[in-house]
Amino acid sequence: MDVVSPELNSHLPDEIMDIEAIEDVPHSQSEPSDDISVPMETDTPVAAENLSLCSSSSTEFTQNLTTSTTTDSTFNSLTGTSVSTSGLQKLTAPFTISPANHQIILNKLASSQATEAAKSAGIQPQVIKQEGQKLLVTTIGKSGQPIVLQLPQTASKPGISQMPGDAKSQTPQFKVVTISGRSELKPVVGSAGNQVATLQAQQLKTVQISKKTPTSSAAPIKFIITKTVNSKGLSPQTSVSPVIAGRVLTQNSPVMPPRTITLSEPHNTSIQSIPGKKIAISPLKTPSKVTVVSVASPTSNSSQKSVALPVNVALSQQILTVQQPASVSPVKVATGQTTAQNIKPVQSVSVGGVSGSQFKTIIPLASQPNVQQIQVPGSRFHYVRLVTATTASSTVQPSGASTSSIQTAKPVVVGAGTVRMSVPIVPAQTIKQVAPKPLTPATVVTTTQTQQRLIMPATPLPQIQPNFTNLPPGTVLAPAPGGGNMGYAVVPAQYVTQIQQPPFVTLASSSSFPPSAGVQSQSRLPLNGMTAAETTPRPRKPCNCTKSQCLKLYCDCFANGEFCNNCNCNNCFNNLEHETERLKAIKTCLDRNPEAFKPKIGKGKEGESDRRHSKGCNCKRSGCLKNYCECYEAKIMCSSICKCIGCKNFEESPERKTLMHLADAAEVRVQQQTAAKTKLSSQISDLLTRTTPVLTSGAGRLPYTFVTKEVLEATCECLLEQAKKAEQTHQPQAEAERLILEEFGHCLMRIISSAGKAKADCASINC
DNA sequence: GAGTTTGAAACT
DNA sequence: CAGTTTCAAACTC
Repeated sequence: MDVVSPELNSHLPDEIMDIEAIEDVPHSQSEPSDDISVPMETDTPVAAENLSLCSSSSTEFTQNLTTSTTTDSTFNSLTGTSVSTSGLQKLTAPFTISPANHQIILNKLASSQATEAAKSAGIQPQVIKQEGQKLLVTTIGKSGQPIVLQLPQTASKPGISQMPGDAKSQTPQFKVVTISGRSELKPVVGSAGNQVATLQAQQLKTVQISKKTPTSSAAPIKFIITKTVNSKGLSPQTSVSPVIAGRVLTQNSPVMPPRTITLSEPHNTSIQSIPGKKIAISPLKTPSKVTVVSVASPTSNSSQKSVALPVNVALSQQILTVQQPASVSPVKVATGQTTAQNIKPVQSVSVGGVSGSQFKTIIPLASQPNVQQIQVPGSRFHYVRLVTATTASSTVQPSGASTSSIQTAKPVVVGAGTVRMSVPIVPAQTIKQVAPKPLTPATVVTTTQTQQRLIMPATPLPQIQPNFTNLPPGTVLAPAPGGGNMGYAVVPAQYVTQIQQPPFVTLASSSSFPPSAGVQSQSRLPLNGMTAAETTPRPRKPCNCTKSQCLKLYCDCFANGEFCNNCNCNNCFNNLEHETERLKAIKTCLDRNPEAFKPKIGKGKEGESDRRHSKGCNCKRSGCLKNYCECYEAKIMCSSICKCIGCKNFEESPERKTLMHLADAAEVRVQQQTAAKTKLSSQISDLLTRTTPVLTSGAGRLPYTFVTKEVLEATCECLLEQAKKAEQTHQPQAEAERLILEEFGHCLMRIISSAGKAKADCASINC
């Protein structure tokens, strides 16, 4: 999935440039296996991966980010400036790219978080100059919504190392960062003139992050790309895939306050390459960062080439953070639309979809720090959370430019505060699409916090395809075009709502749901290899934990990366109110077992198509034919890795077959009963409808008391009379039956008529 | 619904 | 790594 906050889009600098060394990231290591530990919100050293934002399917969705040439000398980094998303938003912001984290940081004021980070990482930050270069970031999701950061097309880029062969072309140069492995993306090129052009594959360049000068950015907004998803076999050094759908941000207003976008290399020395489907994202430490996390595209051995971009997956990092001063936010986004005018601070969110503009949503910022949880179906941590942060205020930097920008026809103030997006990472599983449930009408999200935090499911996003289009105004969750995955998950603010597993996305306003009572729904992560039917979302049972505080794997909710909701647990800490403890617990679990949050049921060995338990069971008494057994529970048979005793859960097991037959029979019986009930009910309803149309349409039903004993007797006499008559006339049996039935029909009609008449009379009398 | 059984998770 | 304890779900009555 592509997670880009609307604000982020708007703020994207035109010039993101020379991101040197992205390819070069020394740390990155590709993992052979598909399944690798999935970093969650923790700082698991997932580290370096290729950062490919591209999601699988081709997307036509593009946002233009046209960069103006504005550069901030103060920042050694590339300077990006005004950025408009889909032409709706304008943003001017200098950006810097720091190699430290492979992060793109839009930073207005501040300097140096990225820089410092880079320093801390032992890397000397380097300012990237980007003129004439463009950064193309492809996004997650099947459809893959690439984000293109367009640099000024000016050819010369001092101080930038270019790939061989890059320099020659005058065509715009693009730096592509791909998070996912799909290659189906369509190249899109944003031209400086706000025009979107198709990006030719040849034009794509590998994104490099220069390690030169640290970029000090005053801008509070940082756009950090920390996660990468590698498709299987994707090596960091792989080049950009030729075809990439791009999202181009066009720069509209030169007046916009400067923002800094920094791509920094991961601080972590130990970097692991994440095989495609998996993205590790760690929680943000600093509020003022925006992290873009893409969900790994489904499996892919895809030929798509992506630039290897090591990503810092520090535990404390937050995935997506857009920080802006609430009240004084210097950065304002002007949308192309003219309808709206002064608006209280809002967040605009563009949903990646067909066209960014169409889905763009402006979200009023609310002031309350309420948080609600969103849980996305199909993902381990399927929650999108927006949490208000407190630190953003310090970064406020008044700028005249921003003020002017407000004057724009449809100014959109990017969130007052920081938006953090945390994406727990789980290995992408088999792709199952879950139809999202439309948001409840009551869901309203408004926030005005200085800082917002968004936690997005990072994992099998491809599996998730919530219907975000139904989101209420102010909420943006855009599925990628082409049936893609969630394109964006930008939710205003303080709300964290969990999307119910069955494709439901619920966003509740803070007013409706007090923070303490955040609405949470639970979903279950589809098992690997399971068919769509098997993975059909089903509501998970509420837990009953009493001693674990729901912060241990004993708790199914916690183990599934979900918040407890409507559970029966006591002293539950598995909620936003205890975020710190929860994160700590997650870290602890991961420390103990890096794969603790991975699905236990995955593919078997190479070549094996059957699912199997990753660790195998250890059953001793159940014969692996009860739900105590995790294999049996998952409806899979035990495998060679199981250490069970007296296992009867194997293919040829008679007990198992018997059990299966019994289960099947029971299921069939239930289905039949259900069907019978349904049919009967339908028939009764239909009968009543047809036979008593007048009565039912009126104030009441036909008084069945009319079918009295006398009436029945009279009817029977009539029928007998018909029978006698037929007999006397020597009618054939068939004819006799016909006459009898005909008479029965007449009787019924008379009864009904009489009843209706009586009812009408009664009604008239009562009146 | 209470009590028992079970096996994973956690702990030593 | 093995043994033990803890825990919550599954199961039985």
